[in-house]
Amino acid sequence: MKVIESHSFCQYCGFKSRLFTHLTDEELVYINDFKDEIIYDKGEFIIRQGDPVKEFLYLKTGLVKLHFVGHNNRDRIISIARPLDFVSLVSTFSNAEYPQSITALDKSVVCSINLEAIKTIIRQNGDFALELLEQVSKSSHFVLQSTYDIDEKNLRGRIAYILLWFSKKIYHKDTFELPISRKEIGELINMTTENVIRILSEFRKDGILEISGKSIEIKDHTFLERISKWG
Amino acid sequence: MKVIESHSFCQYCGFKSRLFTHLTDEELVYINDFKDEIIYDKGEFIIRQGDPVKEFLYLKTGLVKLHFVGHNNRDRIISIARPLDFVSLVSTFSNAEYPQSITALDKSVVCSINLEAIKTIIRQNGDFALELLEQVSKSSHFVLQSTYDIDEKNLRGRIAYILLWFSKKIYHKDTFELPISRKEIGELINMTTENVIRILSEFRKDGILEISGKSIEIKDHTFLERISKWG
DNA sequence: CGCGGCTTTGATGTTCATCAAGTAAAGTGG
DNA sequence: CCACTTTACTTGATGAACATCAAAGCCGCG
Repeated sequence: MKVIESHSFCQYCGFKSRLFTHLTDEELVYINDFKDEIIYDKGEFIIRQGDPVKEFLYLKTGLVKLHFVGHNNRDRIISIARPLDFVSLVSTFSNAEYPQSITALDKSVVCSINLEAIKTIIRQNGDFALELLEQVSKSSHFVLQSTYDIDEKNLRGRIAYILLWFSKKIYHKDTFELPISRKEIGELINMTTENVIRILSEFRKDGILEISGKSIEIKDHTFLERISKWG
Repeated sequence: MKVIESHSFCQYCGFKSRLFTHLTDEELVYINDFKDEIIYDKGEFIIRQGDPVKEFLYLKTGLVKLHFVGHNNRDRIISIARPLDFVSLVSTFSNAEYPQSITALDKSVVCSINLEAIKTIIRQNGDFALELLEQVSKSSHFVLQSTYDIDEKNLRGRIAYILLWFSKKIYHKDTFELPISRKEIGELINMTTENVIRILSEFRKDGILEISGKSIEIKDHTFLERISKWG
């Protein structure tokens, strides 16, 4: 990780999400003094489960996973988040300590704003507060819904679901590099590593996928769609 | 359901949660004009999945379940909420329509405040906004955490968990009446009705519980605690 | 009184985790 | 840069946990 000595100012930030468009110029100048921009390499922890919540984090570029240590020390991945996703924030306003870790899956740039400064803005800017509320609400709904969705599917359905998700929501292509290992796929969709591999191979043998290491090419979209909805 | 012609005013409401203590007298007078108090009988829908979100709901007394229709038309219960729990609100600020139904498990009194009026208050009262954010954040964290907790347990662990939850969090006693059917227990902790029954009987035969219809008496707390943590 | 939903128990089968064992790939230190 | 270690990947065999199916009694309700 590396803190950037940034000469950029929040006012001119190209990564201002919809959230920050509600801030006045003065407010942007204000939080400018309370922000750090930090680069994380692939694999680095951004937050460790148990760390005190002292900042409001905002992913500018990259890809991260939100995960925690479950039963038997098995890691469980709650979600994978891109810039503009607020998934990482769900617990920011209700916990003194992070209940989950956040780890970079790719080189990622995070904007870290002092939490008290953000709270000050919330108190004085109602539109900002309301927008934030909507974002937090939306991301927790998304996480919860996908958790339920996934565990209603059988193992093949889960693999189909997650491949389509990567294809449609992250890479917008039929060909992509998996950003996570087989083990992590298992942690994300709740199955063992062995079965992740088995089913990927099965799909490959059936001509639904081409696989080479982390490279995936989806050959039969329709099939995956059907099986993802149970089949 | 029955709308109460209430002569009570928000200012003097004995059920004001921590949330509403942030409001000024004027604000309480303001929302007073936008509220209805409604009584629901056991079994009545308070909200149906798909209804437009037009109100901010607040449970004054009673017990409700939050549930949705999952795969194969099977109902899934997301959580059971008491007064002061904000579970029902998670989607209020991010969805045009309720993604879940809310049903009364007991005679329940709900205070329904026009959503636009609440949003007006959010915009003008920062402390209220911040508190609301914390509450929403806290309840979604709770729901998500318990969902993950539950599906890491085997079936016995789940039954133990839910019995302890009712005992400790709802009734504060070792003897209580289950507010839901065996089928609903299954929908809540993700197992079939048959297995719910089987395991309850097993616990009864082992002297851990006494059961008579919906009445439960926990005889061996320690055992349940141990098995709930996997055993 | 009869119908539908809830409850209960037993028998059967399938999906999935676990265990085992081996190969490949990737990181580490001399 | 090569030996070493660790971590990731892969396939097969086995068994256990759980769902499903079946059948019957029970209860509340119109």
